[in-house]
Amino acid sequence: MKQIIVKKGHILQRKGDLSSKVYHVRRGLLRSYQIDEKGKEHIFMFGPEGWIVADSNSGDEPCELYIDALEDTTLIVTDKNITTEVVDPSPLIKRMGVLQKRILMLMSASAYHRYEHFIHTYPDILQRVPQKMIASYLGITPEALSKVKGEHARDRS
Amino acid sequence: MKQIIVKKGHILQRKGDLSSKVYHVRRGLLRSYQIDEKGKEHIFMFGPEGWIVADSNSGDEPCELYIDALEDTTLIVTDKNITTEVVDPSPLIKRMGVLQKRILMLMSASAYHRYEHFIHTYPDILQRVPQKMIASYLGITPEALSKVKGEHARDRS
DNA sequence: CTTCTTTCTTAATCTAGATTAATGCGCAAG
DNA sequence: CTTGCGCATTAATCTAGATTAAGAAAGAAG
Repeated sequence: MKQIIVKKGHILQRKGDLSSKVYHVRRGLLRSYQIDEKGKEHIFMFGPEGWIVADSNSGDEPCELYIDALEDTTLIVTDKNITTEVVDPSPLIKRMGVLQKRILMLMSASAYHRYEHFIHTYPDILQRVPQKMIASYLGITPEALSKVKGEHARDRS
Repeated sequence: MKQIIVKKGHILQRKGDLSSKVYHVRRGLLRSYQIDEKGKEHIFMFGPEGWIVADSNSGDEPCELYIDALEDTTLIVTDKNITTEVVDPSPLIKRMGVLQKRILMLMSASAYHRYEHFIHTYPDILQRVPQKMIASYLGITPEALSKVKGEHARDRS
């Protein structure tokens, strides 16, 4: 368990790496993402203060996700394999709740509703990252997000 | 920790319930699903032998998901709050890996590719549930799945 | 301040998948 | 056997969001 500081833009993990690291964010902002066959980025998760960021690959398989820093970030690095420490299940439960909600949103909600849910759930992140990353997280294009934002602003007035 | 048997069609949990039960499937098949505002079902997860099915709501909040039995099912019921037993984190890690994959598929893959991934990953479930449930799991309509199946069969010949 | 690069917006077109509707097929119940 | 209902298929339309393209705005770099 060591604490490190990474600069904005630093890549902590790439697809294919054999890392089994878990990153606990103390200050700053990480993101984990995939790059598909067409070279398009899809953000899996933002990791602001207090969050845990990791690839859920089982043990010794290569990573699926890239992880990098969107801001200068202070974090604690641990390893999944080292289970000497007692694992507190509550952050895992919370994380699963977030993933469950995300899946249900992707399956049943429109871009408009996903955006609305996002700004209510993560109002701070909205201010800290470019629109195109919000779009990537929501599973839509930046162009579509731009349109949705317009509709949303109109509805609020 | 008690073992129970439920008949096909039995509903174990409804949205809004204050249950914090965890179902470990020994034999049979469960599913968890959501019903959206328009009354449409969206299957969150199938739970065949060896799987754990539960709503990832944190502690005392009401459930989001319905859970029912698609076959006569034998299962072990435990409670999330009772942490007297030591929790084995490995099923949780595996579960998170599945959820991660699911999110990335929903964000980046076409109906065709999601179907292909499904039949390779869960070939047995394909035989055990009606097409409309596969469609619901994939996040498409039964009509769209019918078309995709046709294309897939054509490609294989 | 000026230039370069990245981000955001707007608009025109295109397409995967939704919706609607009609038909046929099991299969369980009487 | 036959009636009825849930399921699957096919086809015609429709639409949310993708793609493409082109400018405007806003940072970063010198």
